[in-house]
Formats: sequence, structure tokens, C-alpha cells
Amino acid sequence: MSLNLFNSLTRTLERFEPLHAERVSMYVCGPTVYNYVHIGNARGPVVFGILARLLRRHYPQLVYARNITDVDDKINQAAIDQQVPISAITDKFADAYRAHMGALGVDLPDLEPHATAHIPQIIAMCERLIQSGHAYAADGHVLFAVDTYPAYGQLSRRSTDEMLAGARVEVAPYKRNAGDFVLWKPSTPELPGWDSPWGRGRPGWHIECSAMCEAAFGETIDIHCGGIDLQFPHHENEIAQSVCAHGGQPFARFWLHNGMLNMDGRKMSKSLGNVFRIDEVLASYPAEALRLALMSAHYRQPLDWTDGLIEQCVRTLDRLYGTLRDLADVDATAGAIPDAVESALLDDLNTPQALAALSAIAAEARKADSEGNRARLKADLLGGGLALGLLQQEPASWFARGTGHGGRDAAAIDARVQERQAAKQMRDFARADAIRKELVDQGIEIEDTPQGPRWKVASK
RNA sequence: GGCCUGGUGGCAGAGUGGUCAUGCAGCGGCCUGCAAAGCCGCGUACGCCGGUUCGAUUCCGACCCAGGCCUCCA
Repeated sequence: MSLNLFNSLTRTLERFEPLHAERVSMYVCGPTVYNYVHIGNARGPVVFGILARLLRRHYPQLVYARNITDVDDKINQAAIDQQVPISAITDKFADAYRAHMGALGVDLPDLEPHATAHIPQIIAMCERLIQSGHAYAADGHVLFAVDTYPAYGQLSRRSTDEMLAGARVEVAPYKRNAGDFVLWKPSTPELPGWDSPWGRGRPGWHIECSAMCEAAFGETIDIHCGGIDLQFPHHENEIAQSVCAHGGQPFARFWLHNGMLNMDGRKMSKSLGNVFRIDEVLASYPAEALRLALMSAHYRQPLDWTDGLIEQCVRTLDRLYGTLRDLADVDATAGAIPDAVESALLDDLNTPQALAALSAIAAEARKADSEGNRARLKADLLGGGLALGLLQQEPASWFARGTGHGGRDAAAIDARVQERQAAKQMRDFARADAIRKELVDQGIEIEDTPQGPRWKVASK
């Protein structure tokens, strides 16, 4: 089995072979921690987390890094607005980020580099770029000279001429070329800053990722991931900085870009204001349903967010967990990843197809009669779920919706269910149905099984 | 304006040059005291117009429409 990935650099599906099988490197652009992230921000971590699990199955020596950008003008502004040090902002939102990702079942990366912990590396990289003629200091700034890197624009498929023609920003006077971008900029006394050969200042956004990649992995990494909206200028600039700082050595061999999460047909983004925060969605829906929603379309496609989408995902999980509940009598733990699931993921991380395979396994499991087949299929279902980060909780926990039964008193519900059962046995169906109706009105659904009645919190 | 994506059944969403996605919803049946759950069955989907082909949703071209990037952004 081979892994094929769509490489944005070549816009083709390419077979992935690591540069060094003994140390496969993968870097994902993480959050800038100035605010709570929204559900669109979680799409990359979810799908690329699935990629990390997949890679680790085939290359146990994977090192997966996801950075935290903790110095940035938006952070500075938030700190000034709230009159607290920037660390109060960055610590708070980095913690919230980890908590939200954890709730979504996103694995922690092996490395979580922080920009502020890499200031010496950033300064060193700036110096190297200046020495090699790819950058220049001007007016307290250090700028990258795009005309010194002829391949600039290769990733985003645009020429420098086009970029200049389309430039909508005012060109700062200290720039030699309108396309030049900032590597280092001066800080006024009230802003966070570090001493540098160019005075007290702070890094530009793009160089942070280049320096963190270099610190973690050296000159060339295997896979670099991020949202499609970062392709230009952020990733383009990372390439320019890193390649030029490394004497022309390639930066990332594979570039993977996830599509945007849309809201009413427009990209969900803080600047447009059409965002749902993760904690807002988790107040109404199970985290696992959100996770499923984020992988329900292929990662490169745009995905439209609607209430219908996540409600559908809740029902899909109801069915899968219902299958597992019906398999409770057989003993099985997650087995090897089923071939159908694995091959779907190896094909450019085709999560919809992997989910279809999971459904097929579940359907087969529901119909299986021998204990051996049921145990095998349960192991397959759990194994396929493991590959996707789904189905790892107890079915009872899923059906309880994880929130103390939505504030309901489980013992009281049990008692009413027993009363209904007693009424049924006395063939007092009017009374049994009245109790059932009462529970339904509270959002509780009863299911009668050969083993007796059971209940669950209704999905919306 | 430039550079990119994409338009699939009620909805979501894979995929393919020629019998099958899958999920959710719906309909009919079985089961059930009735339901629910489950099982069985059902729906002649591939933006529009040409072209290539024995045959195109799938390849090519034009067109229409939607979205992304070009400024911070996952």
C-alpha cells in the first residue's frame, strides 16, 4: 500500500516517500492565540491529525509539529485593550485551544513550538538572509527582497508582476520593491520586543514558521500543512525565507492545503464576523459530531456549515454507536485498521470514503449472526473508528450525550421507564403510552429490546 | 481585473469512460400491543451547449453560476 497525497506545489497527486524514513517530518501552521478559535480553524487540525495518525502507522518515527504563534500585532492589541501583559492573552487562548482540540479528539502534536521561544533563531535567520543578499535592513525593519528569489510565486502560481499589478496595499517607503515583506519590525516601548542588531523589535509573521521548522527539523521537511488561505502570502514567504536561508535547499517537499469551512457560502472568518466558536457549538452538540462534520467532506473541498450538517452527523453517530451497543456482548477491542478504511485514507486522505467503509462494516456487523463474525466486525468497526478518531467512547456515554443527560435525572427516568414496563406487562397500554409520551416530551426516547427497555436522550 | 477551485439525486457527499458509493431524510413491507430501534425493498443524480467515442456524469472546448487568494485569516 502506498500513500498518495495531492501536493499543492505540483498540483498533482504524488506518491509520498519520506526523505528519511527514520525521521518523517510534518509541520502544521497552528493558531495565533489572541482569541478563541472558531470551528473553521479546527478543520485543519482534525484532518491533518488523521494524516498524522496514518503516517505514524506506516512511519513510526514521524515527528509532527504544530506551532503556537504567540507574538503578533493582534495579540499586542488585545493586551493593550485589556491592559494585561501579552502572556496573559497568549497563555489563556493557547490553553483554550488545547482544550478545544482535545475535546474534538485531536491528538497533541509531538512538538508544539512557540514563536517567542525562537527569537534567537529568527534573528539568526534574518542575519543569514541579509548576509546572502536576500534581505536588507531599512528604517529599523528587515525586509525580504523578493526579486532575489526567482522562484517566488511558484506555490501560489502567480508572478511577481501580477502581484504588483494587483497590490492593493500602500507601499511602505522603506521597501525597495512593493512585494518585499517584513522579517523584523521595530517595537515601540509599550509593545513587546527583543533586542536585535536592528534595534528593539519583533519578528514578522512569516519568518516565525520558517525558524520554528528549521529548529525542529533542519533545512528540509517532508510535509507542510495549512489552510488554503495561507498559501499566499504566508506559505509562499516561508518558502522564500527558508530556501534562501538554506543555500537553495528545498523547504517542504509536500504542501497540503485544506479547504475552507463556509458559512452561508462565504468563508467563515473572524474578519467577516460569520463565525461559530468551538465552545459555542459544543454547548449544543456533542464534540464527536463536530469532529465528524469536519471530516465529512474531502479535506480539499470547501465545506458548508449548517445546523443540518451537524444534526445529520449526530444521527450518523447514533447509528454507529447503536451498532456497537448491540455488540456489547462480544469481547473485542480496536483491531488493525480495516483495509477499506486504510486504503481510502491512503488515497489523499479520502475521509468520506473511509466513512462509507465504516458504515459498510457497521451494516455487516448488525447482520452478522456468529459470535466470531460479530467479534471480528466489532474489532474492525473500532479499528476503523480509531483511524478517524471516532467511536472510541462507550456507547452508553454517547447516548447520554455526555452532559449528565442534558440536566435530566437519570434515576427518575429509569423509574418512569420501569413504571411503563410494569403497565405494559399488565397490558395497561394506555398508561404505558402516557408515560412514554411524557418522556418524549422531555426529549427522552424509549426503545424496547428483547433484554428490556432502554432510553436515550433524543437527537435534535 | 489577474491566478486558482468547484458545480452530482430532497439534503450532505465520494467516485467512475459502459451493472453498486455511502450517510441523513422520505416512502412501502417485516418485526412490535402501538411505537422506537433493526432488517428487506424503493427513487431512472451528475450546471448548460458543443466535440471526441460504439458509449461521457467521467476526456476536450466554450458558456453560465458559485467560492477562494491577490490585505489579517485554518
